[in-house]
Amino acid sequence: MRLSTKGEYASRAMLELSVRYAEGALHIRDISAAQGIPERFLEQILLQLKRAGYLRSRKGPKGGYFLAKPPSRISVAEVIRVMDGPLAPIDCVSVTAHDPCPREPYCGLKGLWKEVRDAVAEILERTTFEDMAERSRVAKARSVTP
Amino acid sequence: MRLSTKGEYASRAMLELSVRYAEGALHIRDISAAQGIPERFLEQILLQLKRAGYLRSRKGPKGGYFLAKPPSRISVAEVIRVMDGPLAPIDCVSVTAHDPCPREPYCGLKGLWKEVRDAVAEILERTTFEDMAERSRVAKARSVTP
DNA sequence: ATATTAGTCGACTATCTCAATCGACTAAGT
DNA sequence: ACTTAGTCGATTGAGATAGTCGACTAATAT
Ligand code: FES
Ligand code: FES
Repeated sequence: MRLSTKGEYASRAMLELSVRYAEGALHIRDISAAQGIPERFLEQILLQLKRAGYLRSRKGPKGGYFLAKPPSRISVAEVIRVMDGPLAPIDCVSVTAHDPCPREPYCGLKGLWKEVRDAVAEILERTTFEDMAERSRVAKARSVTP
Repeated sequence: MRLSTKGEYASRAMLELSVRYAEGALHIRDISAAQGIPERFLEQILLQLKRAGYLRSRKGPKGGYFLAKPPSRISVAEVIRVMDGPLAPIDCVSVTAHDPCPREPYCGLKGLWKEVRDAVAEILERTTFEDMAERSRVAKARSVTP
């Protein structure tokens, strides 16, 4: 039930872009430095998020990446689905990539996997990057004035 | 957020052993056939579950595997932890294998991962193999008399 | 006793996924 | 034109996954 490094990096990058949404475009290098993500790896993550429609970019000097829509309209679930695929623990209970298993009629476990999927999806779908950015600002403020 | 095949097979095998708990020891071959799991692969899964204390076995004719304790006292969470490790999406929020990440103080995401971990753990910890066996019996009965 | 049955153990392998790296290219500013 | 910075495809190394295999050991039935 583990989140991939890619999924984690993508979330962190999106968070950085959300916290500094007002600044406009950020370079890969800045995001990489701020979040401690290998630059060359981050490059391909951002590209993937761009292709999926969550980011836009500008080339050349003063270029960089920025969110395609406000942080309040992007859920963490969407980003994780782009990087790691379906949230479901197994495919027979996936909403986005449903694929029935052979012995479904007798299977006592399906309901359980569905509960897990629904619980995870509910949390990640209701949480937007605006929420995360806000929590991040609060955490930072608290760490500055203890 | 995917469950490994090993985790899935282990759950299915434990379910089979729970549904037929009264029958005493079951051969690897029977469990394998009933649940459609490669025999030689199942062998090593059952051994792992035995080493972890959830199964016991008897050799020779009339031998086989059986639960070390009643199905009501084994949660799905325990079995998955044996096969796949911690339930947490990332280590900094794992209870069983906690490992702090470097930038914890500023991290806005930690709380979210913790919510996910807690939700998953709550479901899998409260669900026992007795519950699963019961659901399985109900499902079977329903499929016989529609 | 001994043949048969069935779990035990360690090692082995093929395939895949993950996490990353690289080089060459293209577009945007100055 | 020159520099900066994103784009794209390919490749790689390590490690995990999903299995297989052969030889061994213990229990039972005859
Ligand atoms: S796990 Fe898919 S139906 Fe049982
Ligand atoms: S993910 Fe561990 S502290 Fe942010």
